[in-house]
Amino acid sequence: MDQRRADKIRETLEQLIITGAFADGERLDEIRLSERFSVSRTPLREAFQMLAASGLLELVPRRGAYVRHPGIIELVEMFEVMAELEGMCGRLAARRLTNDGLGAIKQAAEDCETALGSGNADAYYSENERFHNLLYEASGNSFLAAEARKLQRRLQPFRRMQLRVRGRMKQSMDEHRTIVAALEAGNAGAAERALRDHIAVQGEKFNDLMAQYNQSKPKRAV
Amino acid sequence: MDQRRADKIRETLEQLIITGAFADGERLDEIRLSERFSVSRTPLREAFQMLAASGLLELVPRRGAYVRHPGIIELVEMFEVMAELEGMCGRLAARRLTNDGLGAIKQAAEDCETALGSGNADAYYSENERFHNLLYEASGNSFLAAEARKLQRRLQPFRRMQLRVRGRMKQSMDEHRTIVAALEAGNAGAAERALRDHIAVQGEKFNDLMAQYNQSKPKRAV
DNA sequence: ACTGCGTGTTTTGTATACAAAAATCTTGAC
DNA sequence: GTCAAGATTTTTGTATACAAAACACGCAGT
Repeated sequence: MDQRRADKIRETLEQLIITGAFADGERLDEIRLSERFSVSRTPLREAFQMLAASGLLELVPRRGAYVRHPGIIELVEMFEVMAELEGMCGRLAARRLTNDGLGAIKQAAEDCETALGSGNADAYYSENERFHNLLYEASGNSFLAAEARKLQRRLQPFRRMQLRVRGRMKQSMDEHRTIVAALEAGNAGAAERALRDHIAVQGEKFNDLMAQYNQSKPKRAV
Repeated sequence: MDQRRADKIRETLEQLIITGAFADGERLDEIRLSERFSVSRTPLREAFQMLAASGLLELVPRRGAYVRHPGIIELVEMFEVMAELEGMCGRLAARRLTNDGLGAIKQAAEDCETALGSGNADAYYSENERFHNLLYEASGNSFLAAEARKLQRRLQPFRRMQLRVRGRMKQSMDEHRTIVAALEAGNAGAAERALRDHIAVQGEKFNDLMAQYNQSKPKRAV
């Protein structure tokens, strides 16, 4: 089952949905899209399936595929779960972390600082992602790491957005230091709390951000 | 996109995989299966996609679909995450639970007791599932509830299996009482701990069970 | 004018046909 | 007898053809 084209289409559509090129609730026309991508409906529909599985589309039988942007409530819920997962990663990592693993995480944290110093938000974001991914792996639980990555990926655009909040980058960096210190000390409870708060604050900041930004967002028809 | 047939096939295949009718690592032949279900390859492939998304199949490009039974390590990892999710549900539920919600949960717990009294393991299992599902909902976080249900569903056959352990049903019931008491008292910490342990012990018991049972399980070729 | 029904169109779901890649088998050289 | 290269067969991925369900529009009746 070669997802060569289907997978490429999935990625493209994913970006289009995430970046908001498709509005919430919009119906995706199979024929028009297949013409746009110069493929038949078959790989396109496979892409639909995958996107639906990750929650970006809703497939209504005999009706079509509808873009499904998470509402503010769902987003807060997702951040809440993300905070828990990251906290769990921290707790486990504090107990299971090897010297090499800790070294890699410290390195990633330093790279974050460098990016922060240069004021490059994109670089900071990418290093930050690496920092967190290393942490997921350090939990020693591959399933947990995979789930965390999956959710992180879905929250990606919103995390990114909230880095724009004034002073958030610096605050985030401070939190990283707390996290690293807890990991280094092998303090599971402290690592868990630090990480949970680190994410939870993102959810809250995001909530604030949306409150002012998102005044007139049209809700999709069900 | 009418998954009428595709969805039916997915369910059937899901059961066949879960019950072990297909061995781990076995390659599923599209043509043979489509003949067996009297459908074309198209809906069958859609079913494959869905099963791959939930981790029951692995789709190797240009190679085919391979059954993917979780190994013992992955199962323990999944139980570990399940414990965390359920604990989180308990923590949130203890704070957010309404009187009606609490009543429903207490009722479900009682139904569990009834089933336990009658010695009917299947009934106990089904009531137990209801108890837990109510708890997920009571967390007030729909996304969390959905994730919990998804993982519960995937662990279902293994949870069921471990209920066969001697005295486990009674012990499980005692734990339910502790959980309900914590919820009733609105004690978030106690509810979280009780639920996390409730699931964690399942993972451990399961581990024991497998250690003796699973001596000569053939590992699939990668 | 509004509602209910029927026809025609659009669109989804499924089957089949076709292309290309992988697997298998055959044949020949050493 | 073994191994390798080429031909043949399977099998996957994609395109297209077809069936049926949903939708839209118009028309008749009240």
